[in-house]
Amino acid sequence: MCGRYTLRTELKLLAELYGFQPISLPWTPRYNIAPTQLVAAVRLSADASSRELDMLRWGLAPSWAKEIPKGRPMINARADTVAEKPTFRAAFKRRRCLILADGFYEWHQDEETKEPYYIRMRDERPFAMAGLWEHWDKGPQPLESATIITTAPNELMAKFHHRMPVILDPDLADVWLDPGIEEPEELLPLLKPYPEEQMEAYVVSARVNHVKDDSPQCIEPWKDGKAERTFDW
DNA sequence: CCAGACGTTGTT
DNA sequence: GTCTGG
DNA sequence: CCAGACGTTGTT
DNA sequence: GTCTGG
Repeated sequence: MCGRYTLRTELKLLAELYGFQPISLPWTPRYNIAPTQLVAAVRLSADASSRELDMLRWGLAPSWAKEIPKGRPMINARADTVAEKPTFRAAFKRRRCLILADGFYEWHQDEETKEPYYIRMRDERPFAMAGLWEHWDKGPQPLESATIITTAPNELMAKFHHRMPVILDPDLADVWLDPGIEEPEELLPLLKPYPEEQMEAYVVSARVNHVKDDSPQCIEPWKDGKAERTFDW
């Protein structure tokens, strides 16, 4: 779940909304961010005085790993076990981040079909997903990587999956980034399903299936004959 | 003591 | 089927 | 997450 | 690195 998403909001607007220091980096709207690619992550500066935006590899590589894990990257971490699992525990305590997005894709599967849907906020605002990051230094090239935390789905998301990404409103995001907080009892309550009333889902074309297709058409409502389908079923 | 795993999703 | 690449 | 490859020897 | 299994 949550294995593809979008970030097409202007960098300047993201900086205003999430309060990170202005930076200049190559910025293009993304309509199809896939595992192993770079994700935009908000972290606190070393002295915790300000927020910074960095691009991290999606798929967490534990610091102790001899090699960057091949095969299925660790793109998600379960909220219910993240405080205990050796792979995530240390990052959960000290290396939390916000992964910025403005929509994501889920595939709805039945007997015959598997159709991608685009899920976003009804007001189309960007949002922050709860993430963890890690620094890996066991090879010639050091790597900073990240993973997105998942939780139980709200009713809308349950139509697709039994998990959904943790989305943090600004107040909770502040807590999530606070380096003074390390106790699971304080952090785990943040990792709840997001209110479904604020979200919407509509079917899109199969373009998104192809990682190389990073075009605006990925999020265009897909017309099935006449009516575009949303969730009225 | 050392060796080997360390994850999620979905599927069985 | 399973693994790798994006 | 999905798509695409999945192999060797020998020759160019 | 840390935990589990043997």
